[in-house]
Amino acid sequence: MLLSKSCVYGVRASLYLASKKPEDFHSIRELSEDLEISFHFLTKILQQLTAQQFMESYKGPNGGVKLSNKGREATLLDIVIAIDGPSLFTECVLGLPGCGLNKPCPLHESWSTTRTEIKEMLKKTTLVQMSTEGKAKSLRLTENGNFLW
Amino acid sequence: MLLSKSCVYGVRASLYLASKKPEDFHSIRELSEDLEISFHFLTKILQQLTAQQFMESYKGPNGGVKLSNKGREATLLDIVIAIDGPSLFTECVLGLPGCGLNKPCPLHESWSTTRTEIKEMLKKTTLVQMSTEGKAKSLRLTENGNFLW
DNA sequence: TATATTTAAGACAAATAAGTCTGAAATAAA
DNA sequence: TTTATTTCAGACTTATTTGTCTTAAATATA
Repeated sequence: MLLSKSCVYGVRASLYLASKKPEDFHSIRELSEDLEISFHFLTKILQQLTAQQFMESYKGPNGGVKLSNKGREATLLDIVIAIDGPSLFTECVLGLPGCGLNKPCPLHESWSTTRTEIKEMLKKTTLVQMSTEGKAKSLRLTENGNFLW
Repeated sequence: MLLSKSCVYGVRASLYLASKKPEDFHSIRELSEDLEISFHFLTKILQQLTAQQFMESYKGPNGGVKLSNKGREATLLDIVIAIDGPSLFTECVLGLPGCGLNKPCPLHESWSTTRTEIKEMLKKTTLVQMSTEGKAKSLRLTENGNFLW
């Protein structure tokens, strides 16, 4: 599995919010229902993104979460690293701690290339750009595909 | 994490055996010590590879495991799929079951391309070719880097 | 002020992955 | 035949990830 479930949920929630008006808070309950993600689990994940200033939250009636400016300019790569950490892009694919240029593992070169491609793919567009495209092409963000941006 | 630990251990053990004479059995104890992998855990993983005919095993004194002909011609991709299954190369990166050409997720296209590259990287060379290169360039196959093919 | 709504924090439980251990079966050699 | 060595099979434990629940804190509104 490339990304953890937490990470995938975080990404989907980020894209969801990116498609909404920047100033509007949306409750996590709304997100969890629209995106078909467990409310409490999603809450924990979004807390991480809030703590890292990708989102802002507001308590109380009509409260919720929204993307911060930082969040709106963030790329998927930023969100992935915020939740799963950078290890996918820094560590040896065979998990060998000392692997590096001076004593590489058999996959070192190939993997360096490939993971750069993964990285480029994830930072090609911002959340907002991606959600705009998602709206325009009515791309899927849920299992059942019913959700409309 | 791209590959599970089981998978990484299986790959490293496969490369180890690929560098040895085709007819010689090597005990799992030897592999586990040279590769610094828990003996019992490695045993379970190699049993999977044996069950899928990538390896042959022999019980008793001087017994052990060796690559089968199928194993010697296998690529890393074969080993990865044998242990982790094909999901990395078949499933939506956002884990959306219905994701596909008719209703793709926002990452569908990019991910299709990228995972093809991962796949190509893993099937570029056979285990034996890779181990030959490993010997020639004295590449790393262990944490401490002490192991000599 | 009292109540309802929302996120924050953290304990708890379930599921999965990773790792350990024991005994059985096969085999070679004394 | 007995013993030592090895893989095989599967139970078991531990660690990590995933998911659930409860209570507290903040806030709007009646």
